[in-house]
Amino acid sequence: MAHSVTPRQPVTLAEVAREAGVSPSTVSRILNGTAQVKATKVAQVRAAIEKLGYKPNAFARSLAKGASSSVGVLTQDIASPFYGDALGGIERGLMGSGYSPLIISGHWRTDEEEHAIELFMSRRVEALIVLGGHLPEEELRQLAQQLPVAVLGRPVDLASPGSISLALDNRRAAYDLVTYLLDRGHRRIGHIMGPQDHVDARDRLDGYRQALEDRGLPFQPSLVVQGDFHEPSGLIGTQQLLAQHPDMTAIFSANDQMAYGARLALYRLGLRVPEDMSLVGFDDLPGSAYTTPPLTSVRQPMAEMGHWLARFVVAQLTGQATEPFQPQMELRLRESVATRHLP
Amino acid sequence: MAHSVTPRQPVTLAEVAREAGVSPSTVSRILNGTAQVKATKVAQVRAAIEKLGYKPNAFARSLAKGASSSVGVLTQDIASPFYGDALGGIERGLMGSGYSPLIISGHWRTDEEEHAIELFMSRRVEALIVLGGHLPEEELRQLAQQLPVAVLGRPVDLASPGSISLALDNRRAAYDLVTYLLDRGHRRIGHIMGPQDHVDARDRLDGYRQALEDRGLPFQPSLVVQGDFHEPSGLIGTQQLLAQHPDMTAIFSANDQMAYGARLALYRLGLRVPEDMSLVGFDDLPGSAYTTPPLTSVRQPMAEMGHWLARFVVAQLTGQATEPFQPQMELRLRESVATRHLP
DNA sequence: CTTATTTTTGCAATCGCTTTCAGATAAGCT
DNA sequence: AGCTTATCTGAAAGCGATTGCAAAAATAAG
Repeated sequence: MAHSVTPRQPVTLAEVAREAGVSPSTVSRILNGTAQVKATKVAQVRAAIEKLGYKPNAFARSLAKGASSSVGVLTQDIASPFYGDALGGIERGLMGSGYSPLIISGHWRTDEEEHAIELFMSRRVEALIVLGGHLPEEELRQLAQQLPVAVLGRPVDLASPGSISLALDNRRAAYDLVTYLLDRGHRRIGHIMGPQDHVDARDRLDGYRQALEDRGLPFQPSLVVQGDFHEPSGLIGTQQLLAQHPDMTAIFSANDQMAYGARLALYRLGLRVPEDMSLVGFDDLPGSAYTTPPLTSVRQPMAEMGHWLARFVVAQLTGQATEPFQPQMELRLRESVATRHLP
Repeated sequence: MAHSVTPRQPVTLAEVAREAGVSPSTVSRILNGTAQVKATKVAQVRAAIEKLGYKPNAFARSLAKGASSSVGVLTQDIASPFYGDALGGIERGLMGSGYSPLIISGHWRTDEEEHAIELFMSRRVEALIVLGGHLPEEELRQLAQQLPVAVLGRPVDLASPGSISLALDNRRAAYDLVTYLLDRGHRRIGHIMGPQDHVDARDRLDGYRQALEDRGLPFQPSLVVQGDFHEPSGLIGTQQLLAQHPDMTAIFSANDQMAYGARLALYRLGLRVPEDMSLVGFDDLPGSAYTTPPLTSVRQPMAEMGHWLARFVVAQLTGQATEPFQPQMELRLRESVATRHLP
């Protein structure tokens, strides 16, 4: 026989007060430590709370004090390892601050992002952390007018002292990475780029091109294929590249996921990495240290940045100062690149 | 010169009412469609809302109607690809239902999980979705008494019709996987197991042992090494295994991450996969289809399960029926296993 | 053009907690 | 003991919505 669920109403502060024989105000004061209360009463109230299993109603509390104690976090994909790291950092940064994160995904769609903002505002988040996305700068600026906003992964001028944007120099890192390949003797380097409408993808392509040109090498459009940041496009892109340029000696993939696809394409063709083909990626996903061979890539300190941003907004909210932070992309040189001896 | 932030107070429903020249009740009714309102007033109110940029206060609303329209989601690690998939599914399942997820991580620590529950209750979530974790069954059962609870990844008897637990048969899948290896002629199969206190890890070990015994092969403790579900332990475990059993022909890693570590260990030793050593993992992470060679593993339909669970709790909440669902582990046979010809 | 109905509205109470203000208690001094 | 000062405590007024109830307005019926 099915047990029926007991929809017993939650206990209220008033009931606790009655049980303990004091006024609601007193209970509230004990709960919040807002004022001194006689030890004997404290004991009575604590007992009553225990006995009744009282759990304060966060809504009523937020409503009464006009503060939600939460910060909105807009991510793009909750299942992505890339943003996942940042989320983990944000979580850690908020821990113990009294603020809790309200996480919503925008799935790279502007309408969903707008909707998320709507929800944040209606939930009265006290600050906002935005990971990437396509929200118009103007809108972000306007939000920054009302609450602290921290943007990760996009350089945005928020024009507000309480807000900030943290973005790494993709162009520069790509430049360094390609220069590294050039230094090791590679001359015909293919590039699998990310989606055209993605600013990071464009910046990485720019870095690639610039590195080449600074060495006096011509930029060849046929050495660049279009990808979409996912594995299959890396695999296909590699095949295309190889068909056009059998003499290519290295591939720069705009992210690690596509590099994985490239790696598999090479494996299928019987080409060894790095002996026959050098391969580098971007993002340094957790798995990249364990591919065979381990993949040379560029690490973005997502977790650290998330952590710092969380602390930043908390500091803004509590009127404290924030220690400065200068995140850097970091080349992770591993074993997927070989040295070519020039003729 | 720094622009100072305008902490303009949020607009309230009362202000909208005044602006539109109607009573607050009318505005509320328009917002919620609770009753008929003259078209002319609707227009006036909409205009006022637009003009003032009114955003309803979710707290006040929840308080007044006694419902939060949110469901709590307890995950273990927001950055984990494993749970990430499930979260994505949950998000999709909740989308458009009027409920939004409140996600909190427990980091595999019971105290943090308890704390999360505390927060959920105080935020008055209307249902709970729990992904794995260590919360005592008794506590889950008690929660199920108060609201719909859906547990993923742990078989729990919640003793309540509105609640459910979805757990796949790890033992069985491990059994099948090892049997597959046996069928292909492997006789000395090593196992890198997960943390002892993890029920999935124990089940997978059980399946391994049972498969061996059902074929009349002795279970050898020295063929099992302890891991922790992370890559490095897979690497070290493989070295240990190989030191003891140079004649081993296959390794069954209790999860894909450790299999990646094993793969690298083999690579470093110059052992080819699958020619010299077969390797299988568990979980089928997104990257496993792109390792070299692609890794044979077991897929758990995390996203689908998350999606279904979300729909299940929504159905409970709205008093609808849920279509049944029988998730299955699925062997993903790829190229990391070779056939051994028995002497 | 009344009178009976059916729609639309507004008033006021309520949701559960915080907080100001003032009265009640306790403590400190002479 | 009497008076000042410092601590505690409770009553009551919000916080920003929703909603039952009854009055007002619009519509239908006679």
